[in-house]
Amino acid sequence: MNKVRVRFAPSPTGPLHIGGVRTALYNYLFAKQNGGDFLLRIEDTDQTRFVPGAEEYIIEAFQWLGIQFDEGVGIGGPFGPYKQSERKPMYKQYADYLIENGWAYYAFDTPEALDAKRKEAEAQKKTFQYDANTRGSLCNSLTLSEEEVKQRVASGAPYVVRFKYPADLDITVHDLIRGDVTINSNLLDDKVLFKSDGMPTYHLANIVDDHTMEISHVIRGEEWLPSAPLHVMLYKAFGWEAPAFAHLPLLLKPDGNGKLSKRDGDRLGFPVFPLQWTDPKSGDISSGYRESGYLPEAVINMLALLGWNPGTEQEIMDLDTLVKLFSIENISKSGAKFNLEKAKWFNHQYIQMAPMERLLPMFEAELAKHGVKAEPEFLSYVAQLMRERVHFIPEFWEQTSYFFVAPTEYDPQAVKKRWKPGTAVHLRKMMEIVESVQPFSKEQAHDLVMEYVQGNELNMGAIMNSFRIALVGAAKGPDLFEIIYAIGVTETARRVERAIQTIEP
RNA sequence: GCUGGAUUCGUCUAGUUGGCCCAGGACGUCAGGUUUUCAUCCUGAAAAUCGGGGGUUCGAAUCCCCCAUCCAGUACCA
Repeated sequence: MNKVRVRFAPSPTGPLHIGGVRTALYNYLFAKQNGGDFLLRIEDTDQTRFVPGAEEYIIEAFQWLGIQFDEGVGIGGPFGPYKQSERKPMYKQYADYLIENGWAYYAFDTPEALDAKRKEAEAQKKTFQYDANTRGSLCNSLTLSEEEVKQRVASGAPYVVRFKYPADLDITVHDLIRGDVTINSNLLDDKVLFKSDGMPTYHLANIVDDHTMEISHVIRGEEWLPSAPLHVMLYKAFGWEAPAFAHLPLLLKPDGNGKLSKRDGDRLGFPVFPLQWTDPKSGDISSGYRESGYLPEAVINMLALLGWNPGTEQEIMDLDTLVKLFSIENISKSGAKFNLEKAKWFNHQYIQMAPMERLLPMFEAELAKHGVKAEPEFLSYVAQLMRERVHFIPEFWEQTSYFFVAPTEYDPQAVKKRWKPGTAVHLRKMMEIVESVQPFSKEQAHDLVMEYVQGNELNMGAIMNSFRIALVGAAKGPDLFEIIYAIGVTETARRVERAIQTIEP
């Protein structure tokens, strides 16, 4: 059996969509599981759609995700170049080969002429197709004399090369996920393989590259299934052995129907792209998983399970585990809707599992965004205490700001509910007790304060929450004495006074 | 329209040789518990007549047929 070689082949037309990331992930898992190679090829045959920065974005995204390519753009390798625009000179000979062997023909019809045909057909509620039925009445090397064709080509007249399907042929694509898919060639149209600008289309370039790069398995999105018959015919025409195909189900939008799109993310509050992306033309910013505070492992785990499962009830799997457990047979056939809540859960899981030394720099960066610089030891203490509450990295600030900055506002709801008349008196007393514990001890302070609360028959919930409101600004947070210990008794006293002055002057 | 693909709890899914499935797990939801509060955490519950209708069979989510719905493709885009 040939070596497993798979590829991820995006076009640099914008940021990498999360569905594309999943496709790449499945390719990667399959390659690694089989000791094969995983390559990155950039399919930039459409120069009009090229977006600057997109290629760099793709490479950076996979770096962040920890998915490594063995060969390809940005890495190199024995089958380069890996960018189709740089392979341009080699495609024409393949188109010529097809023409010489009767598998393709020159077509001179102008885009306008074809457009008119389509409109005409549409008016009759039909679809115009360039196929065995119509190619005999159009302007191409099948209808023009050999002399005329030669002349046109020699004179530099624009032309495209179209594939010539044999008539009435049942073409079967064997798909690893869906089984055999068969379609009759009469229903297919003569796809353009080579464009008038001298570039191949996806179909030609893809087949030529997959073959010359010795790709063994083509794992790609379901949107390619309809053109798979063309691809198998192309392999046949060239006399090449076709790779195995697997067409992945699509990623759907969380509400309603249809493919997940860029707009859905912004609308529903979750990223559709791995990294934040600024559109070079409009300046529009699309959020990214990285910037939204997702851990790459969580994104990978979540994505892996969107359309695949290990066949067991295991859900938390790192990349290495996924490599071991992945199997194409367990990929589902229908599209999967993205689920934000589950994504959140995954991220929470991974934040709890991550080693502290990974989390710390991220937490530190969050603080920096708010102009706070903490001592490493203090940060570490707070992180240890608070990390179980964090679902996304930016939440770290929301959950812990009061460890670093005294509250300036007090949640009115909490105050209304907990702060009773006379609270100030008791808080000052309790503060005295806390200050009397020298040196400070969480346990001792706790016991003495409790003694006071019980001795005076105070409402525990009310008084302790008032204390909390003074320190935190709201009715939330970890154990009160942990907070006192962290911010210090002096700061605690200052906050208590300030709260009293503000709430009960 | 045409062609292809898909169809199990709200969501992701298990179920692949028909019986152990009056359908299992996870997320979410709800109810309890833990906690001075919030979050976490723990326990439990509700939640799919397996898209619909016909068959085949002692027995079907699993096999056959028809229908419906959704998605994709239908470019000199990938």
